[in-house]
Amino acid sequence: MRKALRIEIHTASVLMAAEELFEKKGYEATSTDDIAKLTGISKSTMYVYFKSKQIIWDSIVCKYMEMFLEDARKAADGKGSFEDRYYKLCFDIVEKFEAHPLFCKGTLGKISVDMDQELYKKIYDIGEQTNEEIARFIRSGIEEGKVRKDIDIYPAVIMMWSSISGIITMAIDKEEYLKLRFNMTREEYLNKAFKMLLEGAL
Amino acid sequence: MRKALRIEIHTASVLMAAEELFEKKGYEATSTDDIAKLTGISKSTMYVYFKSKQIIWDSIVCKYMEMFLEDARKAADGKGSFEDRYYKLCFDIVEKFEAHPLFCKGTLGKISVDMDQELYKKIYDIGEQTNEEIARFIRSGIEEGKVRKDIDIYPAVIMMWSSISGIITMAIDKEEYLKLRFNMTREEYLNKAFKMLLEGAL
Amino acid sequence: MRKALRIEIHTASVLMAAEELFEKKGYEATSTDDIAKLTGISKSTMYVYFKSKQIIWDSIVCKYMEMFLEDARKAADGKGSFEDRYYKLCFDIVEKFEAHPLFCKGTLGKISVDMDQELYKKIYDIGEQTNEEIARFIRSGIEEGKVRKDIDIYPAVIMMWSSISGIITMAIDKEEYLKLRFNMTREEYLNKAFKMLLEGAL
Amino acid sequence: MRKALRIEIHTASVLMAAEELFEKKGYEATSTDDIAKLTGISKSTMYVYFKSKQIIWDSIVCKYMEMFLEDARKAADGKGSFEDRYYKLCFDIVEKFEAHPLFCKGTLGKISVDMDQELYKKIYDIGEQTNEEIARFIRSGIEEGKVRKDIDIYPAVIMMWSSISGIITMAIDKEEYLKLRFNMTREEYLNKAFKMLLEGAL
DNA sequence: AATGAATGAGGATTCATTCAT
DNA sequence: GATGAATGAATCCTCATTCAT
Repeated sequence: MRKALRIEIHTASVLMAAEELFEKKGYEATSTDDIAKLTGISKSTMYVYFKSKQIIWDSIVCKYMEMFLEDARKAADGKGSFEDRYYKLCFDIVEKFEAHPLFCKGTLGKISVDMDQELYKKIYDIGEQTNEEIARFIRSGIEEGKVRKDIDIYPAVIMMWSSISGIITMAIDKEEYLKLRFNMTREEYLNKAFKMLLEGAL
Repeated sequence: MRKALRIEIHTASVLMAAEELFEKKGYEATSTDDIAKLTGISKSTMYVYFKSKQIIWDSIVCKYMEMFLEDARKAADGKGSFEDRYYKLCFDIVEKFEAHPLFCKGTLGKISVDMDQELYKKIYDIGEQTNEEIARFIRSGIEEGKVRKDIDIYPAVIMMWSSISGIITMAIDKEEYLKLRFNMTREEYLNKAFKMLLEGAL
Repeated sequence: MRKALRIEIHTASVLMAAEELFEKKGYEATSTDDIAKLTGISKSTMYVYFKSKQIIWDSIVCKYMEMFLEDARKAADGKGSFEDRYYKLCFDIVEKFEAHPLFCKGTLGKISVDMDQELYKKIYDIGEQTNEEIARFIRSGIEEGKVRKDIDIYPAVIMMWSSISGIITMAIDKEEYLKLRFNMTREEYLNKAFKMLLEGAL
Repeated sequence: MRKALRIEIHTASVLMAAEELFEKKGYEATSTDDIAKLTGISKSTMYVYFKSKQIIWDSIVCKYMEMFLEDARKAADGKGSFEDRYYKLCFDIVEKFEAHPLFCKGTLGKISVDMDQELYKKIYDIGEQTNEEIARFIRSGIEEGKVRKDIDIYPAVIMMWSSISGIITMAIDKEEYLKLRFNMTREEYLNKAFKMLLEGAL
């Protein structure tokens, strides 16, 4: 009991500190020294709870994946129309990307796979569950007649996820450019882009 | 000019060597030593031509952006139907990503901005020109009646670019997963995904 | 005594585990963590029974010294001819070196001396006893007329011991070399070397 | 010219500093920091001249092997009687062991073999040459009628070398003991031991 | 113009040991 | 008596960059 609590606290503190630093300086530029110092424990103690810097990073990424899973679940389970749920999902994701672009990007891309490690098994599972929820969500769109019947669901899941990520990433990276060049807020742009993704044509 | 020639040669040699190494071992794992050695000049000489390792990287990224601009130009100028040119464009980009995933990813995302530097001005310009070409391409789609008239062109340009990138990036990163989980080749997946992007719905 | 028994058990378990690990990975590469884990007790408990990693090592070395004492005793007490007992002694030692080269080397050389410590007193005593047995052995050789009468016994003891050790150590370290360079097995070499040591000339 | 000189100086300084420290604190306890500091150059510079701590160690060992080779050569070439040259050789080696026991011991035992490395090739060669000189020395003893005709020369070389080393090592390690227990100086002991080795019996 | 030489600053990880409970 | 937890101190090595020549 005691033990579990202490582990919980240490783990959480390290992750908080690391998140802040990674976000501010990036992965490479953040040293394990920095993290331990900000956490307020000794570096060696930190290594008791996290076997490596990489695992700290991956743990945070995992957390964000869990958040995305939650969003996907809401989209699949939610009550409103398919469109409403679609935009809700998109902007739920946007919200996370805005707050923590680095880790959301980390969410995509290859995870160093060592499937013996508990953490990576978990990451894989969460990815699978998310796919499943998005699949449910798309099926509900088909039932509502808002999505073509003949669509291939799993490719659609992956495609949807990667397009949304791509759109958001660029919207954030190029926000300034959009404003300057086309006098368009990020919000406005994203609305249009998500609409195009849904309706196609392009 | 003797001088201009010498600069040309050195610059090109360094970039060639660096590209090979970055591609093989990644940015961090490639040392300036490695690059100079493979180039066949001294490290100090290399620093005469490139002020930093980062600039070497960015120069290569710039080259890839030029290649993408070329692709965009072909899409805008090409003869076939809009659909044909669309798929051609997509797979032209895929081709580059397959051959040089590292730099193509570098092509996206924030470039370390130091707009005083000539290089970054150039990168910006190429980006602009690419946007312009994609815009022309989309306009040609409208003329052909294949793209909605009421579309907002520039957002569409950005959206198209970012979705395509997102789709390709994930297709490459998750190729193994797609094969194992859905028994789908990268090729097959990409075809479906690009079609969905074009036709929407989703 | 409950207590004595517990101590006995713990001590023995730790030594067994440590021996296995030291033998497999060497002293430096074996961590106290490793030892405690293999023993099945906590590191802190281990520190109750052994004040330091070094003492664990020395305890094992001590055990090997006891084994050598046993060999020496057999040589002194044994029935056969002096030569027979000489070769028996040599190959008894060889046998131990082959099985446990690490600790046998540990047996030679300076032991970290802290003669207040019980352990080091014990190590000293065993050394003394071994010398005594070898002395008896040599005396028996004199009686048999196989060893010069005028020999100075104790120097001879030390000399014999150090030469035998030197010969065996090198035979093991350079086994490969002997094979490749002179096509001689370790066994063959050792036979010749022990003979030379006995007969001199060289 | 300049270059060679500078390399020479740096190399020599590092080796001197390292030798002093290794001798004083041992290999493990001496840090690369220590060595660089004592040398008076930066650690990075040191790494320009020596790729690793191990190579620094091995370089010193190599130097001692060269010294032993010199001794062996003198024994083979020398003018006096076989016995005189024998004792001279033994005490030449003793002299080195007394001054630098650590490296002389390093001279024996397995060298981490990476025969691609220039250094290790050199070490091997020196070993070979030394064997050859000792062989010549023993042959001269045969010619003088001081060594048995039927002796197997190369095993004798190895045996002689390993016994001498064993004898000296122990004489140094147990000097105090010899004095206290048998009231015998190291010198006296060594004389007797080398005599026994030569004449055998034992 | 070209470069050999030098280095400051860091960086992830390990481990023997202690101590409060 | 047993131990979980915590850590200070170290360690080898790397590398981008500068500068005198």
